[in-house]
Amino acid sequence: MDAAHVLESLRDVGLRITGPRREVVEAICAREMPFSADEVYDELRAAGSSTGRATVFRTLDLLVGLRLLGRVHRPDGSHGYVLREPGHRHHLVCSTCGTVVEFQGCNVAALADELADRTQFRIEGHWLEFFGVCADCQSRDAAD
Amino acid sequence: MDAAHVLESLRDVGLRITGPRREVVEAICAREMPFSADEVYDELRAAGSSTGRATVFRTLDLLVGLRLLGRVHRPDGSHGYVLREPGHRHHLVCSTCGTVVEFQGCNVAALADELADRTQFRIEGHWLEFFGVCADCQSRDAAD
DNA sequence: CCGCTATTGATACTCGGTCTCAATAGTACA
DNA sequence: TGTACTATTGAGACCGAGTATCAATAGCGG
Ligand SMILES: [Mn+2]
Ligand SMILES: [Mn+2]
Ligand SMILES: [Zn+2]
Ligand SMILES: [Zn+2]
Repeated sequence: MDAAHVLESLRDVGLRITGPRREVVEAICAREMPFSADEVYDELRAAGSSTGRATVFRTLDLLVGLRLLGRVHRPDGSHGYVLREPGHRHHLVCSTCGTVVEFQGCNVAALADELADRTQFRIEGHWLEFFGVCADCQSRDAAD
Repeated sequence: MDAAHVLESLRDVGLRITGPRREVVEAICAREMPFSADEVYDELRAAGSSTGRATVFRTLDLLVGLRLLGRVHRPDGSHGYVLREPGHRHHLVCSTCGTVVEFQGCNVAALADELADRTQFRIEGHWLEFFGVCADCQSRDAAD
């Protein structure tokens, strides 16, 4: 994804575009795999930046709030951040290597309606994630 | 749920039925809401037990492995444990009070097939969770 | 260019969970 | 009813992820 576009979205909401935010956004836009806040922090520090750890967490939080960033839940209970395309999307995650594929078109609306009816909950959202083994990891496994 | 039945499941898999495990199982079977490991630990210690914190975590892990316990992912990123009925089930969670309703009958198989086809992943499972506001919390909100 | 205030980095802290290791206690078996 | 074998235990140090505080700084509107 495009770092400039992400920064624009920050400005649109009235947030300031600062050096540290720019660095964080550029670092995460270069990533393909789910990442942790500390991975981003360590990468920046290794490159000589003086951006603080708290700022990395704060910036990631902002992007999650703006729906530009999402979280994947790993089977072991840990979380990773992933860039998101706009719109309502979900993720398919490789449990072996962590590769993420985004997809659209979950068909759970009917299920949500039925549940709301039955339980009297006001349903405000859902979380859907598939996990499995990607093609690469399948052939790698077969090779052993 | 019945503590004795849960302990039986442990024995069935060849695990020993020990005092600490019995205490943990009894504590969680008495709960209605999602709970954390430390809540269970604190409750046991307050009641005079000498069960260790690591043992609480270890026992919960076993039960998750046996599918007797599940995890709910809260929007803020934290997790809670919940008792599960047997079979393939999901959760609807109240974001206000934490109440959990279990349900069956998610209809995502077709979606999974289509995804597997398109991405060449071997899909091994999915995670589906709804969140919203339960009836009680809705009326409580309306009262303000 | 100035001033206001959002944002910052350092630091200390919490929370959930893991690892190690010597001591203990279930259980199978005689 | 022992006894021996080994799974399990509690303590305590440790880790990763995230938050709270606060004085210093740097965007940005004017
Ligand atoms: Mn989660
Ligand atoms: Mn399902
Ligand atoms: Zn993979
Ligand atoms: Zn509620």
